[in-house]
Amino acid sequence: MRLSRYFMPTLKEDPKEAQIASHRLMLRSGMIQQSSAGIYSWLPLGHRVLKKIEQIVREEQDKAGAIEILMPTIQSADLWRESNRYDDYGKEMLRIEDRHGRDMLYGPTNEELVTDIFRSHVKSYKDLPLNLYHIQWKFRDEVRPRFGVMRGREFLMKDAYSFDLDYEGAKIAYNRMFVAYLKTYARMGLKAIPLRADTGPIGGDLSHEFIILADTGESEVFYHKDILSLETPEDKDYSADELQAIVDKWTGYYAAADEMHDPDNCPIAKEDLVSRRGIEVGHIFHFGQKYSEPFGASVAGPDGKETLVSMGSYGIGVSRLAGGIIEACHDENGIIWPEAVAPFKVGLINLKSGDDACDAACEDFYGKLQNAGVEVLYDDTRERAGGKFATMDLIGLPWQVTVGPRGLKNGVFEVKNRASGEKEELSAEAALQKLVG
RNA sequence: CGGGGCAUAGCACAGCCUGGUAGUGCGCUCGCUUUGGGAGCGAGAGGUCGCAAGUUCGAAUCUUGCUGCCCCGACCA
Repeated sequence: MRLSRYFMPTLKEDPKEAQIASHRLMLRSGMIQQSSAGIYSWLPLGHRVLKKIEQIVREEQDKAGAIEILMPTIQSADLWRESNRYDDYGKEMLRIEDRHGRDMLYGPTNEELVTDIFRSHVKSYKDLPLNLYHIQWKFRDEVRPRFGVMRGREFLMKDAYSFDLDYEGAKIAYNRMFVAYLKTYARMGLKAIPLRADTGPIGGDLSHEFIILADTGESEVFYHKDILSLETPEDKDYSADELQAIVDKWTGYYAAADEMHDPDNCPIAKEDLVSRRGIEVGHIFHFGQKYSEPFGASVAGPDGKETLVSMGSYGIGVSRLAGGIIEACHDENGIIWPEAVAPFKVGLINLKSGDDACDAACEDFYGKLQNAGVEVLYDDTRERAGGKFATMDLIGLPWQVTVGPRGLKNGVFEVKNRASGEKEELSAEAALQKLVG
């Protein structure tokens, strides 16, 4: 992409409404634009990041055996009356009336809808286990939206719903998601910690939330220091026992959110305990028959008896992760994208657009990167050098390639790693080699 | 939902107290000079001062109401 043809409205100064790093940087780098409180448009740069996160989540869900569907944002109140949540959910639910006076709502979650789909079509235990997920916009009318996309009212979320014949099956489904989550966050360059969670209004007796560490996190977490050195599960099909072993290993270490942590009764030694701030980026629940019962979601078991299915739900805040990753990965100059979610892998800086030698070298290199399938943002504008460097640092692409008259005299480009700040001078061929693959 | 704050050009702000029809920096346009980490000079464009009522000869400025946004707390992917 040529910057001169792109739409990337960056800001030199901090918008005053943005207090935390990710919000500030997302606005300054032109990723998002606020539409109203807690509701954002995603501009090209932000949209690319959102899609990358979404795709990683999708791939890991698919690998874990979940099947993608897409349910609507607008739901009928009738379904929510069946589960009795229409009245219970409170003002967080955005209620809408259609022209016929029917009560509708903008879905804050999809247990009702997915259970309705399930009960309409699944009648036999032979069709289980089943795990359906979608990645869809949700709306929760938060009293006080804040922190940009981290705590918006409208947000993109992956939510999966598992259906099993019994608790044993449901637990396997739960563990499968647990492991998929560890892999998902690791792919994004994040270290996520599973915390035993309070099950809250959704209810249930098996639940974990996944948090990533960031100094600006919303809540304090306490954990055993060794949990950070645990190995991420491999990319393979684990047996039920293997899944359980992985979950046991990860949950064997102490990890607790502020409200669950009692400093006087902490089971681990002080020197092993670490306290940092965290951002919740996922939450998984087993809730058994909480919805299958009111919805009559049952299947015929092997014995011919109708059995209410045992369910769980598994959320990942996709749009929140965009902010969360920035909270975890930035410095005073801007964002430092992990490569897997970066909007582009390489930023190519032409220090002297209009200069024949610089233009030719850049055009050639730009074409080669593109042919090699490397996503590159080519700054071909007439902006001054300082401005170009500052913008590249701000938007945080993992690699910067600087092409200027000075380097060209010696036949070299400067290749800079945004994360480490390391720079090296390489020939065009060597630079290409380094950036491809 | 309790408490507080803010609203003036695309962005950040001054002006308001003590009423007289709007200004600074950045950004934008044009020209010249510059050119390896957010340049300099010159010339421009851009504002129903959030909305509505009131007070007044006259309101960005004073009064009232409304709306929007932000912050602290209680609550959440």
